[in-house]
Amino acid sequence: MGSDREICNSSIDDIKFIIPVEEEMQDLSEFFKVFSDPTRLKILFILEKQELCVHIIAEALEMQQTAISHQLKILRQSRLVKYRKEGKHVYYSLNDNHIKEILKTGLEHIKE
Amino acid sequence: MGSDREICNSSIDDIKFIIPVEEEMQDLSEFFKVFSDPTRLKILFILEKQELCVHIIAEALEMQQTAISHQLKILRQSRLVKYRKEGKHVYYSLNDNHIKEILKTGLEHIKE
DNA sequence: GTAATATATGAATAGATGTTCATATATAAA
DNA sequence: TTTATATATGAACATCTATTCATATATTAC
Repeated sequence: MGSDREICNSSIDDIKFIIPVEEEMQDLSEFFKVFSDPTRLKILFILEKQELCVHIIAEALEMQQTAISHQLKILRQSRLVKYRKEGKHVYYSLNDNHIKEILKTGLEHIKE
Repeated sequence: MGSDREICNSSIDDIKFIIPVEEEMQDLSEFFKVFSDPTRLKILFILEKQELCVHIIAEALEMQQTAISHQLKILRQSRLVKYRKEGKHVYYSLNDNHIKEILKTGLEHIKE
């Protein structure tokens, strides 16, 4: 029972009950992963202002339509955006009010 | 000037001035990327409660010490954790109050 | 000094990710 | 029906990432 071993043993006993739940951490990391790509962030930021159809997003970000479509699929699957069809066009918009808050907090952090 | 082309042209003009700044989106995506890994999230959650040394974190999360050290390096570099040395041990703790807010908002989202 | 413990780090590897290309589907226009 | 436009999607590819392994450094104990 050396002194540093004592410190460490008591510590691990103390934190055993606050060890995070695996599934919750998996879900949370996947949630943040959606925000971890510049293209997806750009899409979210421009959709924050108004709903837009796919090719306008692609044109605005100067990227290929397929790249945008793939990213929109990820944003749809994580339910951060919704869409409505109107003729040939598909209009995308933000689906969740949490998003603005998350983006805002992140921006505040990096601007410090 | 077909009707749908009119719609789209006016749209792109409207959003030209709100197209996100590339560098800002890069920085922001890198910030969120740190939160996009379950191991790093677990580390942040247990450090939220108290400062801990490396091998205790590894033991608590049932992971190898080297894996934890590598992740702590990333957390250090993004200045989300700080550390102090005491003999053989290195004690890590959270460095930023924004972190708790970010984690809280994320958790609220996935629990809906 | 040597041995044991705590931590850090470079290299290797397997798996994940974003974009592009080719192409399919769907709607509208002619 | 044919043509053009808007969007979606699977496959391929290059890049990135998290972990492991081997090992280096540093401190303490003997």
